[in-house]
Amino acid sequence: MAMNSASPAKVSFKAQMLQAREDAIIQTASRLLAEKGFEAMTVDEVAASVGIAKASLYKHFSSKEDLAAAAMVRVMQRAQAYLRDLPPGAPMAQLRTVARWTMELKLRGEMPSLPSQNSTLRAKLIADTAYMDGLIDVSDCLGAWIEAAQAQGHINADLPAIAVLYTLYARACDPVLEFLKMGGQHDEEQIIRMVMASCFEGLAAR
Amino acid sequence: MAMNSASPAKVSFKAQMLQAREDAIIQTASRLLAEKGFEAMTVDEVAASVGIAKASLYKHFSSKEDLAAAAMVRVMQRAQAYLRDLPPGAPMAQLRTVARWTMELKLRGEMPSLPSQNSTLRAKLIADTAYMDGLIDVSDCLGAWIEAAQAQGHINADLPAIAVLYTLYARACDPVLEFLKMGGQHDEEQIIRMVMASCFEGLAAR
DNA sequence: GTCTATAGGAGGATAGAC
DNA sequence: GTCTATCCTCCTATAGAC
Repeated sequence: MAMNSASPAKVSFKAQMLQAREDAIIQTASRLLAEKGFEAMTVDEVAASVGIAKASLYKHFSSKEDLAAAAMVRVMQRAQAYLRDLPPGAPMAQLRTVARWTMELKLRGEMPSLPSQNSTLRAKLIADTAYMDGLIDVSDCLGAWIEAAQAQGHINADLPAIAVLYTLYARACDPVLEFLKMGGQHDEEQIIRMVMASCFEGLAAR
Repeated sequence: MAMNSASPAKVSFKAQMLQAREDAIIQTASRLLAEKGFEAMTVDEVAASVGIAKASLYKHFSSKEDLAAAAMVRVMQRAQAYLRDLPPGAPMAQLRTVARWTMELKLRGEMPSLPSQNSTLRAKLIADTAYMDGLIDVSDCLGAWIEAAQAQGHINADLPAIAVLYTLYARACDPVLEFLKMGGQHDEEQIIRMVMASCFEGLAAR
């Protein structure tokens, strides 16, 4: 294991290079997915933006859908990791923290939002176990916090937990964020504060 | 004007037929736009659904974008008419009524939501005076109600009116509505009540 | 203005050399 | 695995007869 370690090291290095390229592809796809959506994004564009030939991209991902799905899986894994590493806290505080984090991602253009519309990508993702496992994992975590926060009287207990969950998910693709950003009247911190307030405290005065 | 009225009547009838066909095209486009979005909708599909040849459709609208823009203009005009005919009432009540109406349209699949993403359609609409005039008209009306409701202490006065306006507009493309509908656990009235509650009262308990 | 038929082009995917 | 070059399908848009 000592003398013939050169070869394994070389292979590992090569594999790392491949992995790095694949990461670059996914990251670029993720960005374009966030910018223009699945239908408007072209594979040519992704390849050009990464700086490789389209055929090379197709060695990594067998279809445009696979590529997009990989990007979505990555976001989901990122969310899982974020939740796992989140310092303990009160359920309501955790939910607020996660909502804010989600909006920050969206504002930075790092949130490839799944088209709400009918899309072939949708079916692909539902059939993707990596994505679905991640989604269920995240939903379980958030769902537990939601129910705890409701039990503690911090979240409106009249709302079904599933409605609260979806409302939080929807913050990841909230057009209000980009509209306010386009307006240019407020910085990102102000925008997030406003949307956080309307989400948790509501539009009606308290 | 009495004797030669046959000819004008004939022309008017012909024009009515044309108008009716154009209405059918726009309505179909509107529905497909709501279902699949601009990019995924095809002109073949619209023509087939209306029951005419694609070339005939292109006699009415010179491009796919024009067609989609016409559908968006129609929705905007519908909103203008709705606001114009709304019985008078307290500003806060008006806002709630309009929000509910918007969600009902969305749930019925009659709300062709403008893609939030970068789209050629976006530029087209911004350049379309009919659309922009309608948008400004609607925004002025809602904006006045928002400020009045804030002055009366019914809407959170810490939120800029523009943020409240955008939040209301966003109800027209809220994915929470369709997610809850897909879940099948609640009827449309319940769904609307839940989203209305989370929008106005917020997720946090009161 | 409506049709059938087709041009024209974009974009997803592949062949085959290296 | 990466490239260049190419295929092929789908979709927007138009030509031309009626």
